[in-house]
Amino acid sequence: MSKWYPKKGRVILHVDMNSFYASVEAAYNPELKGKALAIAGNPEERRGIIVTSSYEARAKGVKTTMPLWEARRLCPELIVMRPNFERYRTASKEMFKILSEVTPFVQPVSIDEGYMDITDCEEQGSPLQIAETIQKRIANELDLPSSIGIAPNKFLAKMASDMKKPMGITVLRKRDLQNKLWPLPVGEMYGIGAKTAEKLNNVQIFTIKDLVEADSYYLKRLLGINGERLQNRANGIDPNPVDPDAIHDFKSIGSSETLPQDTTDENEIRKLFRQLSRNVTRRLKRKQSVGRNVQIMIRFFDRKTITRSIKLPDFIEEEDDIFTVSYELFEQHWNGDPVRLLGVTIQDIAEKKEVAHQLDLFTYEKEASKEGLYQAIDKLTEKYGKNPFTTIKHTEEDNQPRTSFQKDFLDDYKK
DNA sequence: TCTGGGGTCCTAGGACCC
DNA sequence: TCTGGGGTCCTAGGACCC
Repeated sequence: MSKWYPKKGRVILHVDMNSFYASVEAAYNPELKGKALAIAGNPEERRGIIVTSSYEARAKGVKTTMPLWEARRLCPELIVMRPNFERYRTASKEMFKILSEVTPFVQPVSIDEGYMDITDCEEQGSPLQIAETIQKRIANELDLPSSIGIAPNKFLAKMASDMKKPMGITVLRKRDLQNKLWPLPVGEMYGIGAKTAEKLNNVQIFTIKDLVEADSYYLKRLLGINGERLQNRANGIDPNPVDPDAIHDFKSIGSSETLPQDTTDENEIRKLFRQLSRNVTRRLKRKQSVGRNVQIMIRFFDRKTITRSIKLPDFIEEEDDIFTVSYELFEQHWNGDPVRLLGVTIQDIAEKKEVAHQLDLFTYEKEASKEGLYQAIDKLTEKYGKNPFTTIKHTEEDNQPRTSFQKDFLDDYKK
């Protein structure tokens, strides 16, 4: 290979469903089409908020996260529905099925959006043709509107899909940045929320162009490592690949709920912890996983929110265990103030079969004599160049391998 | 009688180890 | 008696996204 070939750029699509929940309801019941429709949690409760709304409702000023009473005030004819998550999950699956018929390199990021790497799909047409086909199929087969961004990386594809809604397709190439991306206010950039936007505005950075031109050391001091990343993105640089497996290594499962009224009633609180633990357990078991860290969240009457967590010596999965640990955490840390919301989350999750593998290794070691184990570790330390167990004591509690390197090491030792 | 519920990632300090 | 620096783990909080 003496000839120099230009490195082939990637072609990434970001497919974003438009007002997904409301659109699914309208597809399900066409009478809703063209009407101001909102999906809201707990329409009967005072604390219900707008989750999604149709474009007709948005035209009247209805916005996501707006309290329901406010939305009704702005739009008296608003049709309000509770969410039908089963329905949305079904529609989502069918949507992703259409995407996966184009390429296996599909990364779902939420129920209604995903990235695709179509770099090697030339035989199916140009990127624009592929996007049009996908959008038409989703519209014809599922009766749902979508927007698609086409770009050389995930960040730009995401920004592009946002530029034309609903039913838009936007191409955002490097040479388009100056005209299409840089004029936007920094707050519209993916990854910049209210707080960061305010910080940037305070130092006279208002547009994405201002961000591009800002001094990078100064930005780093202001925003930490994120400053560097944001500036790279503003320059159209995002090295993150489309990762179809990302969906499988989930990190936590949680359930939380706002009480109908603030309460100090321990019976009611215990009941809610029981319910939250049940929700978490059900989803944990559905994923055939176990967890080793339990976190609770307490939001008080004044919205002050604290989290408390504990790392356990063993993986757990049973409702009773999760309940016991979470309620104990609550009792340890509750100051008696009225409680508005409670949450239970399990973290440090592993698949059950992985844990079984670790237990096998542990059993094996227990059988080995201590002296033999130390000899083996010396020998293998020499081979690998480091001892992976420097901070792990050879006690029952601590002897489980925690990294893939430790696993390999022990696999080798087993021979 | 405003402001849900599901997540991910990053930061930062203290404990502890080498 | 007084001292460094690197690294990991644990915990709590915060920013952000849909």
